This record gives sequence, C-alpha cells and structure tokens, in this order.
Amino acid sequence: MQRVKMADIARAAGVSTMTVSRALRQDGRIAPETRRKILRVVRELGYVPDRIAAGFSSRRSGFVGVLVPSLNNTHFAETAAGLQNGLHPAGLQMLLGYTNYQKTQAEQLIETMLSRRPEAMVVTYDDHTPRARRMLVDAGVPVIEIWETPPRPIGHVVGFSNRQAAAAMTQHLIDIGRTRIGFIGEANDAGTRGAQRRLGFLDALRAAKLDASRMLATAAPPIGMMQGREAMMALLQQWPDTDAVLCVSDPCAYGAVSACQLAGIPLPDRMAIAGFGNFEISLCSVPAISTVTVSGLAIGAAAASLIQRLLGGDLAARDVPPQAVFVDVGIEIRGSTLDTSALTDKRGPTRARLRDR
Amino acid sequence: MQRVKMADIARAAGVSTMTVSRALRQDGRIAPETRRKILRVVRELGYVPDRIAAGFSSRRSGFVGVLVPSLNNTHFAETAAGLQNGLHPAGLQMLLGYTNYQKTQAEQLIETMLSRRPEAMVVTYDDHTPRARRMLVDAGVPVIEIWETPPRPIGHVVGFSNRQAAAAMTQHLIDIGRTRIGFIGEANDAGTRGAQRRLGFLDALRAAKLDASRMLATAAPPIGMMQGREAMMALLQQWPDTDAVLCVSDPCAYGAVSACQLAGIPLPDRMAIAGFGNFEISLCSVPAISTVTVSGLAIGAAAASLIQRLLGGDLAARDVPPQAVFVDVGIEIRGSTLDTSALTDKRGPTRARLRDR
DNA sequence: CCATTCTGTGTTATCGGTAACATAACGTTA
DNA sequence: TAACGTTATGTTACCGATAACACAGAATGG
Repeated sequence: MQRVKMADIARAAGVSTMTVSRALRQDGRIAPETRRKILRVVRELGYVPDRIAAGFSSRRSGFVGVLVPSLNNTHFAETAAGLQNGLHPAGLQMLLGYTNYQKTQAEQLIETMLSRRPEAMVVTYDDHTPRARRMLVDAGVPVIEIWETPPRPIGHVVGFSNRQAAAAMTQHLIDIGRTRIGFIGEANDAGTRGAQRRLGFLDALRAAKLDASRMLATAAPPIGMMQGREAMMALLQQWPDTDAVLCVSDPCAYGAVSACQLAGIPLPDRMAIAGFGNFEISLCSVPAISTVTVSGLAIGAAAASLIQRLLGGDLAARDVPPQAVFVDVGIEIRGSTLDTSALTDKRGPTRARLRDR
Repeated sequence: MQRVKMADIARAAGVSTMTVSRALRQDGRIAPETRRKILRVVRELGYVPDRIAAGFSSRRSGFVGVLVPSLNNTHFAETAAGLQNGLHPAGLQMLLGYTNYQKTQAEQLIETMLSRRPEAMVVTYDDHTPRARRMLVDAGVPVIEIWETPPRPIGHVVGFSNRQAAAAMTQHLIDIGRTRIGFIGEANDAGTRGAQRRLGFLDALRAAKLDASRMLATAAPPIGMMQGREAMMALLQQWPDTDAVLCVSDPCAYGAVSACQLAGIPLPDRMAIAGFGNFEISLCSVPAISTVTVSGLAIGAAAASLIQRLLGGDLAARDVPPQAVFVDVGIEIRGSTLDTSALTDKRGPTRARLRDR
C-alpha cells in the first residue's frame, strides 16, 4: 500500500504537480475553481504533503533546533511551550533536545540537530565546548542564546541578567533588616545560570559590607527540593545564627522552608527564605516564598518572534546584526520574607519591578 | 559560502560519493585505509551529513513523533527524557509536540508530524478526534499509546491502569480506617487519565460499601497546587467531617495539604491525604504525601525499546501484532496517611507493590 | 486592431544523499 | 589454470517536492 503523493493528486485532479503544489501553498496565482477541485481531491485521498521532500527541494527545512538543559523544569518547559506557540503558526517546527546539564551531550545534540539543517538554533546559555561553539557559528543560521546575557554571545540573545536579579533579591533581604545571610547553590556551577545568581548574591552582600561566607554548594545542577532541605540543615548546623537564605531556585527554597518546618524554626520571624523562578511551589508553600519572577513563556515567545523577523525578510536577513532582547524580571515579595523588624503591620505581598539594564 | 556536501568530501578524498556514504555509515565493506582517509577529510572540512537528504533517499526519516499533553509536568518530561535516551543511540530523533490538553491541537500536531514522515508515533492516551485517529491509523507506521491501557487501542500500548492504581490507593485509605473519603479531580475529564483515576476511586468505595458522594471537580486539566488548595477548602466547607481525600495528582494533593495547614487541621490524625504520581513535592512536603509511583522514565524507555524492536527486523516488522507493555506501579505510603486508628507505633514509610494485571 | 501585460498552468532540472546493480582486481578451489 | 567467489569501489536511477523558466490565452491600452 503506497502512500499518496502529490503526483497522485495531480493525476486525479487532471493538473500538473506544480499546480497542486501551488494550490496547497496559496503561493502563486491559481484559479479559485482549480484550487477548490484540488483541495477536494486532497481531502478525499487523505493526502498529507511530504515536508521532508518539500524542505529538501526548497532548501528550507522548516525546523528550529532548540536545546534546553532539562525538560523537567517549569522554566524550560514554558520556554519550549512559548517557542512552539510562536513557531507553529509560522510553519516552523521545533526540534527539541535536552542536554541533562552536560556539555558533551549538548555537543552531540547540536551535531544531530544541524544534520537536520535547521533554519535557526535556540540554545540555553551555558559554556559550550569549543567544538559546539564552532559548529553553531559555522552552521550559517541564526543562533539565539536564551536565559542569560552571555559575556561573549554567539549571536542573538533573549534573556536577562541572573546576576542582577539575584542581587536585587538579596538587597531585599538586606532591606528587611537581615544581616547574617546565606546562599544555597549548586556545586560545579561554572558557566551556569546558578553561578550568575551566586555572583549577584555576593555583589549585594559586598556592597552592603556584610559577611559573605555562608555559602553552601550542594550537588551539581539540577538540584531539587530534598537537596535544598539537606543544605538548609547543614547550614543551620554550621551557622546557627543565620537569619536569611537566598536559594538558587524555588524548589530548593521550598526544601529549605521544609527544613525549618521540621526544625521548628518560624518563618519569617527567625528566618527569611527567598527563591528564584516563581515556580508553583513558591506560591503555594506556607508561608509563600518570595521569588524572582521570570516568564519562560515570554522568553520562548520573544525568541520565536525574533526568529520570524530574522527569517522573514527574504534577503538581507542573513546579515542582521546580533540582536539582544531583554525580558522583564520582577521581585515578588511574599510571606517568607516579610519585614518583621518594624513589627508593625503584616502587609500583604507587594511587588517591585526590576527593569533589566 | 556553500555548505560542504558529500560530493566535496568525495572529490577531496579521490573516491566516489557512494564510498563516502558507506564509510560514514560503517555500512558495507570499506578498506580500513580508505575509511580513515575519508574520515580525516570529513573532519578537516567540518562536514555534517544532511540527514534530510539521507532520509529522503532511503525513505527512513529517522524521526519518531511524540505527543504529550504538557511539557510542564514531571511525568511527561520524564517520558520524553526516557524516549530521547532510548532513541538517540539508535539514530532516531524525537519530534516532540505538546497539545496543551486540547484535542484539536493534538489533531493539528499529528498532521504536522506525519508530514515529516516519522517512522513511529508515540501519543499519550486521550480520546482523539476521529480524524486524528484515522490519520494515525492510515499513517502506516507503528503507533504507541502511552500512560494508559486504552479500551480501544490504536496500536501498541505502553502503560498501566490508572483506574486500578487509584483503586488500590483508595483501598489503602480504607485500610487505615477512614470511612468519609473524598476525591478532588478535574472538570471535563472525559477520556482522560484523571477520569480513570476517579473511576478507580469509586470502584474501591463501592466495593467497600462506603459513601461515594464527596466528589469535587475543580477546573479542566491540568490542575495545579492552588486548585488543590481551593478545592480542599471547598470540600471542608461542604463536608466538614471528611477524614481522607484522594487527589488526582500530587501537586493537587500538596495544595490540599497546604489548605489543611492553613486551616489548622492536623495530618494525618484528622485528615489523610493521598496523591498520584510521586512528584518531588510529595516527598518533600511536611508531612510527606502518600502517592502512586509510576516512572515516566520507564514508560519512555519501554516505548523506545518497543520502537527499536518494531523497526529493527527489516521486514515482517510491519505486521507485528499490537504489543501491550505494562509498567510497574507502586503505592508509596508516607506520613500523610499513616494509620492512627490503632494509635500504637508510628511506623516509618512502608512500601507495597501493585502488580498491574 | 495589434502590441503588451497579466493570469494560470506546464516543463525541466535539481536539491543531497542512498538502493540496487555493475565491475574490476584479487584469492581460492577443483 | 579455468571457473568462481570475495572484496572494494563505481554507476545509474531515483526518492517527492519546488525553483526557474516557458508559454498559451485573456485582458488591457494606445
């Protein structure tokens, strides 16, 4: 049983394949009646055009390669969703791969993806291997790095400064009167977003001339809730007088909250805890956890719209200078970091906007 | 600047393109020395084979289409991870799409994917539209439904019975002496996994001749923590004497736990809460939440290995009778449903295995 | 009323690989 | 040593669509 192909449609409709091709792409000029006839035959025979052959012929694969560290993470899942939403209507399909936070796997995936001749590549910022970087550059297609603003971008950028955002959140902890502030982060975080957040934390502490020694690295990324809990316990043991902690992510922060709950340490009175990423858990935790809000959906959508702009203009597009799109980041203050120093009123959650750059 | 193609390699190495093709695929017999020479040229010129052209020619796209309802869900993220892990080494690439729990979107995505001529399709069980179903059948490639055992399978199946698993968990609630048991589920759940879990809940209650009226439907899937919290509050208002609740998923269950926390209802003494899925939060919650454990990774891996088997045997494979692979499901008992009726010892978490079918 | 543009459609070549078959050089066996 | 199999490589013909060009007939304009 052979699959229906365009030639079959052409024969059945009494036209040439070229006419069928045009009818299906609302491309050139086609007599409305001819198109109707062709579309009817297409429906009757259940014809699905072969995009592989089409791409091969037109030298436009219709693919966009997307690389994320993990799928099991709201941030990247939302980013992928935003990308799919933006790309699908434009006839582009996402080729999604996850690296599991491993550079060698990223390198392999980049090669696999490039062998599909994508029209653009979207990669989550990370220190790529030299070979990976070279492949991306040599691919001759737009490359978009997301989720950070790299010091040495490969091409375009859609992101924000994790460092600045973490510094702003740390400043908030300082503002509510905390002075013995710790940080729970990831081990081996060189070149990652987590490292940028750690640096932002240190920036703020140093600017305030506070002690910056309460740093705890748990495991290699990604770290989860249980790592956050264990780290918090270790931190409490080593520095029992700690009065605030910034965590590299919300799940980690929730783990820290649960550690306090188990240890009978009241939040936010004796301990303030802040996270990063506005995951669902930070809102539903009791108390709710203050967090840095970034929209993965927005990043994905911005990347998708940038891609459309880059691929849209038939020519010249190749030499658009690298764009940098900055997405909004916010500091969401919740119950876990309420100001109890004044001991006046328990204000509800307030919201501060941090404009990036 | 033209991209390097196989003919360039052939010319540079002084052989024919066919020889290059063979050398790159460790296909037929090639003199070791010739291969070495070719591979060297490939490296020097940074050649990346065009899989689109290759697939076009060999009529093997190397794609496997995968459809999940959502990426932002541990279950499906892990499934995708398991699939990628299993497929990548076999030279297959996953084309991932998410439907956002919408049948029309699923239908569109199926068409998009089929236009890439995948060698197999993996779809998360859901009542598909008739057209979607027909397209899948007509595609002439293996179709694998995952995450349930459908009443009327399209082709192969890798899953388990959500209904039986939910019934087993409900039985556990009965076993610890609860009699006024509620269920928090999703609205408009026709044909979904959530509905199967609801039915399993009812099965167990009816078998035990218990009242089965405490049913609450919140919103359309997917429902999250906050919906769980609100539903729990509503349930407490409507049936204040409820002593146990089964939730359609862990995030929802955590929301219910948080509601109790806010309302000052002690767990598990006055209220037992159980979830589904073994999400991270169920382990880290205080108290930890009893849950049904299913490994998305295992389902993805099983599907990948089934695909390899189906595509491996050069011929005959087309007519393998539909396979049904059942994955293990477990009931993990944790602090949220400890048996307090005996009031003897506080046992640590125990683990019961539920063999499916 | 003829030259010119515009419409709608067809023809041909091709995209970059691979399947299938062909072939040359060599070793092996009767 | 002739016949034959083996091994390494080359030749040819596609896979299913589209780009680029060709072209007939209708519409338009001076």
